[in-house]
Amino acid sequence: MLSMKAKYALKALIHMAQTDRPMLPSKQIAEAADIPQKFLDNILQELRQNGIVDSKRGIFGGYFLAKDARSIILGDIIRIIDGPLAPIRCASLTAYQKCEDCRDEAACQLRHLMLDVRNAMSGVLDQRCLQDLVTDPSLTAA
Amino acid sequence: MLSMKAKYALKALIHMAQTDRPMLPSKQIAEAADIPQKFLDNILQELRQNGIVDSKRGIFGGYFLAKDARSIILGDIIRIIDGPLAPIRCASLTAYQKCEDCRDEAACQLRHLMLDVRNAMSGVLDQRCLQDLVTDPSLTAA
DNA sequence: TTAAAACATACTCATTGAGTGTAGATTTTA
DNA sequence: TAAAATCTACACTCAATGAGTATGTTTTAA
Repeated sequence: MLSMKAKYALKALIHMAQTDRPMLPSKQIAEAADIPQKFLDNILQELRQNGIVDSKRGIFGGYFLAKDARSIILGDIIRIIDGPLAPIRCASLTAYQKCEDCRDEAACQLRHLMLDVRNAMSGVLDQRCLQDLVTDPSLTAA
Repeated sequence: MLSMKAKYALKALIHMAQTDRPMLPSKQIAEAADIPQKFLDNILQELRQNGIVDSKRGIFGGYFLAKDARSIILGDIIRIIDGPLAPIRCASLTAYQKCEDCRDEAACQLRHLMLDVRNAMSGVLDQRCLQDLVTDPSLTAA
């Protein structure tokens, strides 16, 4: 399940990618995207610490995308906020971890299955960038 | 993320599908698959109530698959234990629910994206049955 | 110097996850 | 018919997570 936090992060980033303004204060983003402001502050902090957005302090400060919306990968946003895509850690490429109780990982059918699920998810989320959520009107058409 | 509960459910069902015995007491399943027994009892209850397994009481009782391993769909097992596959309810086919804050669902890029993710997951999980986890030695090869 | 913004830390509070415990019901066989 | 082994139901614990809030500090430009 996608957390509210990740959902808000994506909504906020979409809004930021859509605006023509050079930067937006979190308050404006919160109002426009219908997100509790203080919670959004936390989220924007995390995104900033991970190089997705950048900020300028002081009056007339605010947040802006740290790089082009074409190089912001949707899978990465979700990983930053919610952690690995894979349904189980032993099937994660970016955050692999062995199962406590696993006897023979190579033979584990569950792991194989979940690797397939992970790859299917990655196929969608790591092939799309933030810009795709702004311009492309019918993602499902392709 | 797959819960421990769902992982245990799958491990238990794989074990049941692999045995040649007509039925197995939960204690044996728990030992063989390394699952806390009382927790497994809860899980088997849920699976029974959803027609995946059936049980016989008394001495020499136990649990057995309620239908052929070929007609037990992996996606359904996960839905029973962990709920819908979709990362967000508005993108679920089996448990659809509108977002509180959604203005125009048809235009919501987030929903489109998550529908694609859901379909990708379903493509793996709803196309495979319990039997696939028993016999097929290399799921990823295909 | 002051208003508006980002930034940091810590806190609440309900829900979920991961189990355990106890008691009771059912069935077979000795 | 009673013991033994099992299923079944319900309630309970206990820690972690999710979803925010609150308070205060620092920065910046007018």
